[in-house]
Amino acid sequence: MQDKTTLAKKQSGRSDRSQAVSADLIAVIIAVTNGEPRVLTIGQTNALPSGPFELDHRSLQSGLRAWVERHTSHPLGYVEQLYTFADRDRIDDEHVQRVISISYLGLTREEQTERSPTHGWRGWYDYFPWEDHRAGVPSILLDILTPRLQAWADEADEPDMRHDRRQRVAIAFGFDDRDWNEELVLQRYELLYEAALVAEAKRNWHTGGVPPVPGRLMIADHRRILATGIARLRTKIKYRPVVFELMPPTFTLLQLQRTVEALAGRLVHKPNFRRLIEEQNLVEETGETMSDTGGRPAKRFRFRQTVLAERTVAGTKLPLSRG
Amino acid sequence: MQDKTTLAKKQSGRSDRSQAVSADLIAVIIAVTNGEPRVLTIGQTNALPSGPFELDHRSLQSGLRAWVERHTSHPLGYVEQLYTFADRDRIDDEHVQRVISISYLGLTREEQTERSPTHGWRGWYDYFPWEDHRAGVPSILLDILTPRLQAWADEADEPDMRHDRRQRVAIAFGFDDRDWNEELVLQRYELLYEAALVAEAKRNWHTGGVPPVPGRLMIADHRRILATGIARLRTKIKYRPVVFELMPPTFTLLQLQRTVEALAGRLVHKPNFRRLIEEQNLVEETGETMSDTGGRPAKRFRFRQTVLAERTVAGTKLPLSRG
DNA sequence: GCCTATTATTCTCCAAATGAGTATAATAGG
DNA sequence: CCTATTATACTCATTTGGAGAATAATAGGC
Repeated sequence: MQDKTTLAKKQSGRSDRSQAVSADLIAVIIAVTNGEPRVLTIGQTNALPSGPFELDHRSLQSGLRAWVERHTSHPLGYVEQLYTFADRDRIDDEHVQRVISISYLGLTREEQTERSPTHGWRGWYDYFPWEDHRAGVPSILLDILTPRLQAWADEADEPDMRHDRRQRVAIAFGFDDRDWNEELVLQRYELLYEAALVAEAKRNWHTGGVPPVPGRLMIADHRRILATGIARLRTKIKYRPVVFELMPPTFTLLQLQRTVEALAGRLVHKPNFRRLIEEQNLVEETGETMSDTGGRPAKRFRFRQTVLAERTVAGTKLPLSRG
Repeated sequence: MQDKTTLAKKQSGRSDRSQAVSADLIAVIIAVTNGEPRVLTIGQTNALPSGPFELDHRSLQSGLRAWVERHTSHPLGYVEQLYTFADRDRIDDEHVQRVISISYLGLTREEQTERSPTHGWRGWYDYFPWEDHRAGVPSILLDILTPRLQAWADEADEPDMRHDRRQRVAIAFGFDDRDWNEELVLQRYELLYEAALVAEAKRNWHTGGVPPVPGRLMIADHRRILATGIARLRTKIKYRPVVFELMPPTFTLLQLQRTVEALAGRLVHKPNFRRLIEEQNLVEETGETMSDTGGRPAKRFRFRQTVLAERTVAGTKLPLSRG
C-alpha cells in the first residue's frame, strides 16, 4: 500500500520549497438586524476577523468556532467552509512565507451588542451597494456602474474580446432584457475588479484612470471573500433551512420574509412566501400574537424541532428561483 | 488601516505554534467511459493522486492543473475546489507537522489510456457499490447495509440516540417510504463510518466487531474525499452544464443520457430528458448520424458554443429533482 | 362609535414545468 | 417481409409557481 507521504517525496524534487506555508482562518460572520444583513468586522470596519490556525484544535471548523466565540462572545449557530485561497499576489508586502487562507461562513444573531472597540457590525450593502434591489434597481447601478462597464467592454481592442466582455457584463448584471440574478455576487465583484472599477484593483485609477465605483473598501482580498460568502448564503437559503440561525426564537411571518428579502436583496410575493413556508411545515404557531406595527396583529411562530433535527439534509423552498 | 498580519500577531500569544504546516493538494479526477464513471487513482488503485503544493504556482487552482497534467497527460477541462481538511487525526503515523489537504474536483475524458504503471482509472462504484441504483436498489444495500444500519441504530443505549440514529439512517438511505436522494453520498459514507461499517473506521471489526461492508478501501481519508467529490458532481450537473467536460466532441442524445445516469446513479425518463436538453438549446445537430447499436440511427450532436461561453453562469435542467 | 389606513391572512386563477405513457420512424438481421 | 431494437415525436394529467383579489383584524383620527 503506497503511502501519500512517500508519493509526495517521490514526485517533488524540491519538496523543501513546499514547507514554508502558514494557515490563516478568515471568517464571514453574518447576522440580520432590523431587516438589514450585517457582517462582523474588525479595525475600521474594513477587515474581516481573521487569525492564525492553531495546532491544538481538532479541526479547522472547531478552530474557527472557538476563535470567533472567544473574541466576540457570539455563539456561532451555523458554520460552513467557503473557500481556500493561496494566490501568490494576495499579500501586499513581499512576504517570503506563503499564506493559505481558509475562509468560513458563519451565521449568528447580533444580540448582546457590547460596544467592543475591536469588533463591529456593518451592513453588507455598504460594501456592495449595487447588490440591494429591494427598492428596485439601485441608482448606483443604473447611473454609475452601467455606463462604466459598457465603456470598459467597448474599450477592448479585439472584437472577440469586446463581445466576450459585453456578454459577461450582460449576464452578470442583467443587461439586455436579462433577469437580475442575485446569486452572481462574486462574478459581479470580479468583473468590477477586472475592469479596475473597485479600489482594490489599484491598477490605474490614481494615475489617470477612472475613480472607483461607490462601495466601502476592505483590506487585501477581504471584500472578495465577503462576496463569496454572500453568494453562498443567497444560494443556500433557497434549498436548505439556514435562515433559522439568523432569527430570534419566535417571529412573525413578515419578519421571516424581511430577513429572506434582506439576504436575497430582492422582494418576494407575500402570499406565495407564506404558502411555501406553511406547506413545508417549517414553522408552528406559538399561540401568541404581536401588534407592534399598526395593523392586524400577526401570529408568532417558531421553527419546528423536527426541522432542526433534519437540518443538514432537509430542503426548503422559497419564492426565489434559480437563474 | 489595520493590517491582517498585525492583527494575527496581536491576537495569538503563541503564533510560533501556527507556523508548522504544510499544504497538500488532493485531486478527484473524474471521467465517464462506456457509461461508467471512473476516478483517476494511483498505487494499487487505493489512493487519489496527491502532491505537495509548490510555491511557484500562481494559485492553488493552477498548481493543481499543472500537477495533474504533468503527471497524467490528461488536460483538465473543469476544476473546482472541494474542501480543505486539517483534522489532527488525519495522518496515521505521529507526524509532528500538520498537513492541510486542499481537495479539488476535476472533470476530463479518459482518452489516451497509455497504461501508466503509476496511474489508473477505476469505476467509482467499486468504492461505493451502494450508490448505483441504475438497475434498481442494489442488493448490497437491501441485504447487507440495511440490516446492519438498523442494528447499529438499535444498539444505542439511550432512547433519544436510538431515535436520532434511526432518523438519520432513514433520511440518508431512503428507508420508511422516503425517496432515495442520490446527492447524500457523503452523509451515507459518514454514517457507515460512524457505525464502523467501513474498514477505514478500524475501531472494532477486527476485535470482535462486525466486518466491513462491501466496497473498495482507500488510504487515509481518500474515500471520504471521493464521496465529497461525487456528491458535489451529482448536485452540480442539475443546475450547471458540466457534463460537457465529460463528453467526446460529438455524441448522441442517448450517450449523453447514459453519462448523466452514470453520474446520478439512477435512470431518467428518456423523452423528458430529450425535451429538457433540446428546449434549453444546449446542443445542436452535427448533421451526421450513428448506427452502431442496432436500431434506428441516432443523430449526432455537439454542445453549442454560446453555452460554453456562458458556462460559468448558465443553468441546466435535468429530469432529476432536488431532494 | 364610525371611517380610514395598515397589516395579516386566505383564496382563486392561470401559465409554466414536470412526470409518465403512447405512437410513429428508421434501421439491422433473419 | 417480418421482427427486434432504438430513435424521435406527441399527448395528457398533475404539480408547481407567479400574480392578483378578497376578507379579517387591529390602531388612530374624528
